[in-house]
Amino acid sequence: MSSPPHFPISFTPPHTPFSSHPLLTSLIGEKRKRTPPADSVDSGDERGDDGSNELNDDGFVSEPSQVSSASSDEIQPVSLPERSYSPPAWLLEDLKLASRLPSSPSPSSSMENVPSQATAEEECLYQKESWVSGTHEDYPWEKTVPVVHEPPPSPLSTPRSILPPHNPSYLGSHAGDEESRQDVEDSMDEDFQGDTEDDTEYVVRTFLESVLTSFLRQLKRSVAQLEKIRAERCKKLSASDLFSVGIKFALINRENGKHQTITFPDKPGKQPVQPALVRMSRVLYIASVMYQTVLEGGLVTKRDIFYRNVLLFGKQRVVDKIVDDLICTAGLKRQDFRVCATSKGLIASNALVIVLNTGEELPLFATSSTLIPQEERIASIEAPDGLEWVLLVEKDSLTGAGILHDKRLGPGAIITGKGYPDLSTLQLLRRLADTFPETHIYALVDADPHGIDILSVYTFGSRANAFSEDHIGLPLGDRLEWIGVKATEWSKVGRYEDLLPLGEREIAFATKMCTARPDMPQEWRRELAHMLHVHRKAEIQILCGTAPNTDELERCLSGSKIEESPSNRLVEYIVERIAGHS
DNA sequence: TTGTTCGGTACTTGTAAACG
DNA sequence: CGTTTACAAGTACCGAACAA
Repeated sequence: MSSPPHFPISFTPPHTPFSSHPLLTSLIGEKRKRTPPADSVDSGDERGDDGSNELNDDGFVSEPSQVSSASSDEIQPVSLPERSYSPPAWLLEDLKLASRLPSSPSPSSSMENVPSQATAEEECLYQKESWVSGTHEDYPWEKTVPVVHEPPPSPLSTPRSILPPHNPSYLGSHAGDEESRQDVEDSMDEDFQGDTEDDTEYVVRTFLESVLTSFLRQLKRSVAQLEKIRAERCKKLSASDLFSVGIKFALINRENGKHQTITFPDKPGKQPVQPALVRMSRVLYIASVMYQTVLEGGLVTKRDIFYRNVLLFGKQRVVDKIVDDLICTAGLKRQDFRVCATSKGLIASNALVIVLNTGEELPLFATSSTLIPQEERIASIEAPDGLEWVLLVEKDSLTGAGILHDKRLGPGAIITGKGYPDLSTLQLLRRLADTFPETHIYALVDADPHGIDILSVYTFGSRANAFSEDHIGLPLGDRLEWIGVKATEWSKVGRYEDLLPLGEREIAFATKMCTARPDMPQEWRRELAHMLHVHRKAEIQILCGTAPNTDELERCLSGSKIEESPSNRLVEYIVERIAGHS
């Protein structure tokens, strides 16, 4: 029960004794001399001076040699802006605790502070309350106790819009225990999600603060434990002593909803691709950047975060994953953390009026496309003359093809996510589907495996964000009607010589889709099988009756002379499909 | 042994800078 | 001036390494 936590390690003990490490000196030595009274920690600047800078220099930089060279002026993740802000009382208490050495930490409170007999619901509720209410003894991301989850839903089998609400971090999933579950949800409604924007901001701030202070708390405990061992044995600490303590974070993976634990130091003898110190530094760095952004009330993109420390992250994708996992762990939305992505999707319409929060109207045209704004920037969407159809296309080359000028079609809109759709595009589509329940939504994608896959993201949701709060309810499910391009209709709509050969990767991809997604609609499976059978694929451009990249295609897609073009089969195809469905 | 994580690679389109 | 390359922000799969 109280056996010491097992900590994996391949960790070279620092040259300086652990207890005289600069960071610890700052946390312990100085504080022994000067323990600030509670009211002196009121201002954020005070707190930053109290430890965050030291933490930054030592705790966030992996190379000891960088400790002295890293400028605390350059990186100050948790330094607070001038804007007045009062940290919650429990945080002040935490900081005070972190500034003192406890007399003797009880082993039971070291890492596994959740009662071992706790049910999943109790634990989840405990985890949530621990940092929201400030009554915590520990933080959820310090635990390794597995939380019972429902298996990740198959995106192809269950539209996310009809999935039960879930928050793997805080909501258990014991079937039949509705009461307990309801309690948790009620609790979330009250103090977790927040009734107002201020409440949400408070929760976000509290979450990020707790991540950062959790690091300090665990560090404090580890040091205390080592001090205790040394005092008891009256001798120097051995390497095994050092490895018996450590720091843990368990973030929820946005893809599968499971906890992934980062443990420092690494297990002895093991040399992981990324040392634990680097992985932990990344999490703390990103949490601190997000924290600063929330306090300043600004906005930050993942790309911004990446460029603040390219050496630490190496690749953009590293930042993407940690940001999304942190947000998933909090169970909130990306916009709550003031993290945004550059717009990618486009919209063209002759019917919609989109009013932004600023009061301005988003300029929309029938022949050219406009960047889709972030969901949080949209105040209202109206269609004064109605909205009969929305056409979702894989590529943006169709927005200027003159479809919206065709008199045979009523008022409509064309939307593209330019390949796999980003969050803003999915959110806009969901909003349109909800605002205009009678509107038909059609999809036109390439007749290749990736086209089918992109269709599945619109229809059933992104597998990569299966557990992301942002993506809940976004998939269109049955609302989306697939009008092409279909492999089985090649002979009707195009010429065989316009088909393109399937690449090896695409063949493997299609085969995998057929075998690994048993719940995929039969029609999709049939199309994939046909592609594999003839070893050919087709792009949307086949509807123009020309091979891609020809002059005629250019004219067709650019929208020029669209009225005169005798071979404007693309518009005819779409008009036929949409008019046929309506 | 099994499941997870990480790094590599590929896909979508448009833009900007570098280069011949 | 036209072409190439890198980058942007999403998405995906695969295999090796690692953890439980």
